[in-house]
Amino acid sequence: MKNNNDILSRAEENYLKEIFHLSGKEKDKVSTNALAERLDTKASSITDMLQKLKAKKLVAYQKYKGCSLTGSGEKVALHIIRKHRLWETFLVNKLSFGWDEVHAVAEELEHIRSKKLIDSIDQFLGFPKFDPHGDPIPDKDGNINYQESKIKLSDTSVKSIVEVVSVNEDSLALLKYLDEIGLRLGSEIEIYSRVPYDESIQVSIDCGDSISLSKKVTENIGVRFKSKMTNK
Amino acid sequence: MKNNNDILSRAEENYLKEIFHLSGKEKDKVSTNALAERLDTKASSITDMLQKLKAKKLVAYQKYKGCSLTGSGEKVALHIIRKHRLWETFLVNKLSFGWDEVHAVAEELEHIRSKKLIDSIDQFLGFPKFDPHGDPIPDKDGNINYQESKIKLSDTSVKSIVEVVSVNEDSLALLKYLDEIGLRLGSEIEIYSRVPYDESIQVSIDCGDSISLSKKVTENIGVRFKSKMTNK
DNA sequence: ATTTATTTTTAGGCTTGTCTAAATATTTAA
DNA sequence: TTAAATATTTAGACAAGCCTAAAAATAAAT
Ligand SMILES: [Mn+2]
Ligand SMILES: [Mn+2]
Ligand SMILES: [Mn+2]
Ligand SMILES: [Mn+2]
Repeated sequence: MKNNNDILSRAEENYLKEIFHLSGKEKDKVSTNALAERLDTKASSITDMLQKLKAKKLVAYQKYKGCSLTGSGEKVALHIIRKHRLWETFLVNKLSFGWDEVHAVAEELEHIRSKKLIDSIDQFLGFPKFDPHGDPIPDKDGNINYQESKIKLSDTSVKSIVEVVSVNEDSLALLKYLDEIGLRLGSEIEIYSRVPYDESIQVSIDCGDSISLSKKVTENIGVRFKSKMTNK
Repeated sequence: MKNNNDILSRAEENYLKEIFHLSGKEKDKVSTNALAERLDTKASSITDMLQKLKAKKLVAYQKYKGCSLTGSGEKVALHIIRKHRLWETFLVNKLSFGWDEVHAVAEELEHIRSKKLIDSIDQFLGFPKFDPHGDPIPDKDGNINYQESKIKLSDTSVKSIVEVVSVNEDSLALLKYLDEIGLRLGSEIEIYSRVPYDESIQVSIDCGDSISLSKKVTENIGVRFKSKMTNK
């Protein structure tokens, strides 16, 4: 069942995780350049590694055609993501880290190899379903709960009221900015108007003052529809 | 103050830590072969690395003369040891790991690079002074509290009563055996007699049944003298 | 349908950390 | 104090993971 070569290196784990993310819910093929950019390496390095991962049957790959995860590759990716998100949750919930301070550390912690450790952390945290950025945490069998009703704040229509359910964790600057303006998971956002030219929107956060959010911000915030504004 | 090349690799950190341990309280010079055995590598690999660490001014080293840590090398070693022991304490105190289950995981966790993380763990644990094996935990400035009165159980005299203050964490089998016979940190041991031939001793643990402990066991247990047995 | 631009792969090289085999120092024993 | 044993270092090699430069494939634009 488990042969000795499923002891994967940190680099291999990072590649698998990133292929999973770029592949998305639709399981699209992932291009060499896309991976190179996300992993901050050169395209030639990606090609090298894809050949190795293919030999280990963790990715499906054909020259010039992009790659995708195999069943076992996806299983590994989900386990790394589980560890990443549980550690982030631990840092925020137990050690009072800010949501902008956890990603870098979790990038290291996600590679710690101990089934017992991560399952204990899971239990210690009370089996959380979402991480501090609103991303779903895979369970120990790799089951993951996408929030079906989630849409981008940039895709909402004027006069609707929505609830923030996730934020893109990739940009430290974004997370700090959201902290500043008081936008967090669970915040209620009323969309007053949209400027067609730059697609910025005018909103209020948790019934606060009206504020403008740029497209660059709104496309990185996941929300769930709550209701239409009542005009009174 | 800090140049960019004090980002040390995992291997370098492990070498420094092991030199610290082998060097001991007396700061003895450490031989190439001793290091090779502990680090489970070949002597030639040790020589290579010592040359690199010397170039980085982390160890003092002269061909054929052994090595020792410099001031900054010792500082690094103490920081790794601090992390190792704090993580072990976390696993035992917060996640209910056994004292025999923590060392392997801590070998990985000790390399996580985040000042904030380890200081938060320290606080979360209430600034513990000793790890689950009774070893002192260096504070954030690298100060370490050796227990001056500690001696090996193998060096105690018959009819004395001692308290267990530490156990050698290196052998999984030893830790499991000690669990079995109910010997833990804080246990009171009465030494009844010693067999000169094999240096085994007859003892009772926490007033339990009399039991024989071999030299191999007793030389791996640290104790503190409490009193002489009263004959009644 | 060519030409041009972009993407991807190959070829060859570098560093880190390891190895084996051979050479050299040091220590121990005769 | 010389010879044998042991400890250590050097020489040369290798895998992993990355790089640059050049070649090849694919996609886009005339
Ligand atoms: Mn993250
Ligand atoms: Mn996250
Ligand atoms: Mn340990
Ligand atoms: Mn310990």
